[in-house]
Amino acid sequence: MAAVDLNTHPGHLARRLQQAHYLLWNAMVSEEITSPQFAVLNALVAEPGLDQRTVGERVGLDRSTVAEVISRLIRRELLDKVRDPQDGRRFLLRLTDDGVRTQRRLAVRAARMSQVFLAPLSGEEQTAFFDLIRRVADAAEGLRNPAEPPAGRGAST
Amino acid sequence: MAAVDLNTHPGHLARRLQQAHYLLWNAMVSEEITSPQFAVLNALVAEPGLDQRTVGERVGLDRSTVAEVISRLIRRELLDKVRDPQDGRRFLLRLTDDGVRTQRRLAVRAARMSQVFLAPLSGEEQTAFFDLIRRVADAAEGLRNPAEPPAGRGAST
DNA sequence: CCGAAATAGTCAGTGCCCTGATTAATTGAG
DNA sequence: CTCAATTAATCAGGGCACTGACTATTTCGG
Repeated sequence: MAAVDLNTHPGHLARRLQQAHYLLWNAMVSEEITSPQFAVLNALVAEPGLDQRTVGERVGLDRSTVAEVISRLIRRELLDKVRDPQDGRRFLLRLTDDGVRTQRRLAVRAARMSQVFLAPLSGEEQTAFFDLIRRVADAAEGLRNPAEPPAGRGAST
Repeated sequence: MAAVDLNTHPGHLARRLQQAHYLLWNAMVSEEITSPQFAVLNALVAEPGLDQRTVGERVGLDRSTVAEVISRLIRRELLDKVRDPQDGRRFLLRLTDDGVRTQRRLAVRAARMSQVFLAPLSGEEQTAFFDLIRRVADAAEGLRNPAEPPAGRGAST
């Protein structure tokens, strides 16, 4: 019997975590706007006029996915897209008034949801939760892009 | 400036974690068989002859998703599906020889991948990592199915 | 036995997510 | 200046994931 216990597989856990989050987001934040869509709105509140590629970089989405998410936000009229006059390859993105209002409304709800989501953990544990996940995710991404010696400390190469 | 730091949003972290896992799985385990597909194969090694619904329960997939995953595994001839003679609603699932071999081969690679994935954490941290994620995910699922009072402690309603 | 409730699976529809190929615009080397 | 490399975005294609509506079968009350 060579079957493995899925509970020892980080991928399984990661998937379950995201499912759990999806569930709670739908129940407590919005059934219309998804979490990745909110991330895009949020990025554009912080830095209005970004282009698609950079938005993707900020929220951790590849070029194709970000294009889809953005097209949905445009369809809902939360976002506008105009050709960059300085560089005709780019589109500059900007929230509509409705987009700004939506981001504001959801930010409050998202914060509440996060509290509920993390409620089973103590304060210290919540810190550890973020720290551990971030370290694992960063390391895996690092394997992807091996380059980028962050200046100074050249670790072999 | 009402923008929020995404790094304080568990949903964002959860998504990044899964992306990281996806990446490493593709690089180190298989480009053909995905992690959810492997989970299904694995469940059927442990319990041959399960029906779709139960497989979904074991691996944490809803009925629709599990149906899709299974149909792909059947197309690849890793799996067979036969009507249950005892209960005509059900289909019984069973791995083909190729399915068994595939599960065996990938189990080894998946274990190696998990080690690499978790390498940035110490042994204790790895334990904490699993524990924290599992607790958060379980709690959120619990909110979903409010029933099942585990005996005793009736917390208000 | 019969019809209602429950259960297993399918289907349609929406959205996320990635890769590889392609198109359009810009930049940079000769 | 001109052509090649680079870059931003799109498109085609495959897979995961959920909901709600529907079909077929079984089960259970009367």
